Amino acid sequence: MGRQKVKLEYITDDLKRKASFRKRKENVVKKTNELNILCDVDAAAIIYSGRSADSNPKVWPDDGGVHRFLDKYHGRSVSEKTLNQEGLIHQRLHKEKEHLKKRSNENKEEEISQLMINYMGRYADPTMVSENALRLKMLVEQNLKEIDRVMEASGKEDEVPSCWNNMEDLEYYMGFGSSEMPPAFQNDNYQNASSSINPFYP
Amino acid sequence: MGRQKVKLEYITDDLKRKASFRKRKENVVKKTNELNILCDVDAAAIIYSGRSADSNPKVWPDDGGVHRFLDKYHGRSVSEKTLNQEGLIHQRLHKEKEHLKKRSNENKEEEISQLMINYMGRYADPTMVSENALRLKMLVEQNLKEIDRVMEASGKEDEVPSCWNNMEDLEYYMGFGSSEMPPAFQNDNYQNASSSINPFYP
DNA sequence: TAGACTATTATTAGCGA
DNA sequence: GTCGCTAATAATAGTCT
Repeated sequence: MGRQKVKLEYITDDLKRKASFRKRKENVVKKTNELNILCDVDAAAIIYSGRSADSNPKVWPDDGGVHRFLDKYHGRSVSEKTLNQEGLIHQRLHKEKEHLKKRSNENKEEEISQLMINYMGRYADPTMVSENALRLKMLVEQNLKEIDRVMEASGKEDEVPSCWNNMEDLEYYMGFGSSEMPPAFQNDNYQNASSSINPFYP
Repeated sequence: MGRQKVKLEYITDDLKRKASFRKRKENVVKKTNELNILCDVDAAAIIYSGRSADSNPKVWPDDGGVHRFLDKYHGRSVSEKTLNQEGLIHQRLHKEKEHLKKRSNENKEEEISQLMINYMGRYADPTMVSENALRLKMLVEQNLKEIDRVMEASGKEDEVPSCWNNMEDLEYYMGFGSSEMPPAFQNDNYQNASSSINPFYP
């Protein structure tokens, strides 16, 4: 794939190996990303930078995403061995949810209606409905505020909305049955941001 | 990289997407392997096989190897793994935006409202129906409007916030965090009406 | 659904600045 | 150690089977 074909073996030449690594590393991540976007699958890549002083691994998606991903992976391996009934049901529901997502393709509106319907169906007691609807509303509104803030501050090119990671962490926290606290929540830097955005934050 | 160049966005065509996934999945793993051998670095790839019945992830190296790898990754402190992934996050944001665009073209708000009202009319206390339906309708509309506003106010291509993640988070919170079947879904009448949108539908 | 086959596009090895 | 370049190899979208 270059001026010459190279054999699939360790590149002894230091400069050549490092150059090759630099180029290939980027493309592994790129390909992983493409796979994720084109086919909408969960995919992760983790690459350690070899033996050099630079010990930071290159990962995709971002660090928080990879952590959730890995826990998911760990979770599946565990669940294959020790599945209780609850776990099975939860797994099945999750799978069906994902399946439905694909079927209804871009119709997030449908998902919302499902959400609403699920929610209403779950709490037949009208008193419960309004109380929980209020909490729901609060969550949406708080995040909308965060979005406003981000959009207004978005003069900077590469700024990533802080709500993104936090909400992913929230999803992790609420959705995946791990007893562990999400990594981001263990980081002091996230404490304030998380609690201000997430009304469910413990 | 084929007969035509394809845009980096979700492939809606089912056959095309699956074919692309089959081919690309193999090559992501292949590239990971090449990187490992050529440059002698630790690298791992984990790819879930989409939403199909096959829930086993494709991994490289083998399952045990990935687990050892993941332990290593987990072992490192968060600060060591600080990463610079703006470009890729941008791509994800862009994907979100594309989805939002498509959805906003479809004008399903009214349909959703009607759906909710119809559904609740059958299962909730009649006196509570209109009030709660209205509340939910408002919430949906508010969110849709907010997205429109944000998208129009922002000339920037990739700065769409992930507010829709709220809905996923809520979905977890409300519908999938527990193994309980919502009461309403145990009713036979629900099955026919909602099989197309009901994630719990078998 | 999964191969085999290309025409194209994408990656990259080697090299020079 | 990086960057840009380009010839050469590799991946793959579309197609047919």
